[in-house]
Amino acid sequence: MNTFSEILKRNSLSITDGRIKILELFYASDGALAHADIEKNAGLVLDRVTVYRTLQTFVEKGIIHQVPTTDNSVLYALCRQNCANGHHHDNHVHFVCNQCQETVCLDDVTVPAVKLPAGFKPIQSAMIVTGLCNNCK
Amino acid sequence: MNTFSEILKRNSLSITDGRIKILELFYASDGALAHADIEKNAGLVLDRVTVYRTLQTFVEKGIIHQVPTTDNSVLYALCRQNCANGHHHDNHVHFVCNQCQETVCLDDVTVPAVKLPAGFKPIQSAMIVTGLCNNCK
DNA sequence: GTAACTGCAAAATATTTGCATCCTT
DNA sequence: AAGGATGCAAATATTTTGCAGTTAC
Repeated sequence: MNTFSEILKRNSLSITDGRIKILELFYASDGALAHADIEKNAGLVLDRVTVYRTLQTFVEKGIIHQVPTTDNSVLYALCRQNCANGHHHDNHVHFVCNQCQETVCLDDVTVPAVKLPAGFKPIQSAMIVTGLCNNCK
Repeated sequence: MNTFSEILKRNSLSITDGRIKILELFYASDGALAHADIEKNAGLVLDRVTVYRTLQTFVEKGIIHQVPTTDNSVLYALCRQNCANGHHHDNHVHFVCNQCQETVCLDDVTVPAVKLPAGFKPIQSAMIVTGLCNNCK
């Protein structure tokens, strides 16, 4: 019983080759992945529709989260913190490199609080920083 | 010569009914608009394709900017600051209301700086706060 | 054995492109 | 008049849904 199986088991999901494969991809990447990335790398094993459904399931279970983006792309990344059943404590900064286009989760950098105008009640914050990453600099 | 015409003229764009209409919609809304919102409100006057092309043109000219979102939707909002030709200084916080789903640009709230890990060079930052807005509270 | 998962087909949506026509300058 | 802007048709891309067959437990 390896780590990936444990993750699935912990979330009451059946252990299947496809899900293991997708988890592998996320753990192999230190950044965020788009649907297309996953399909490209797991496409031999998995149907496109299954990729959609698996990502959705993983988001619901809190295994991955959707990463905010400044363009309109949809990215997913592992929840490293204790996120459970759709309740994400995904309050770290995401960094997008202008050079290599990678999106990295800066798990150790928390989103700072801001003072909002009167009447606005904040519940959650997300932050995206673009620039040059440690590889491209 | 009204304001909208001036905006178009300043950006060397032809003054057309469709563009005026779309500018009107943005100025009438204090929040961000999705392609669907615009099409719904300008659909009698404008073809869907024209809406796509106009939004793209406006982004290139720096009249509007794409608003970052935590889900996968694509939103646009006016650049209130001096953005020119695709170079946006869009450094204010965006607020998304969980209740009414409106996205508001908090022009007066600037995105705070964060300390990044060694090797990361920030160029621009975006921030999205979700919660309850001043109307829904 | 049963419920969960997957693949395939197809529907529904969203976005882009080409081209002929019309409008702004 | 000329170049830009628009509408329409159609191509392409993306995401969702239904259902039947398969697999995990």
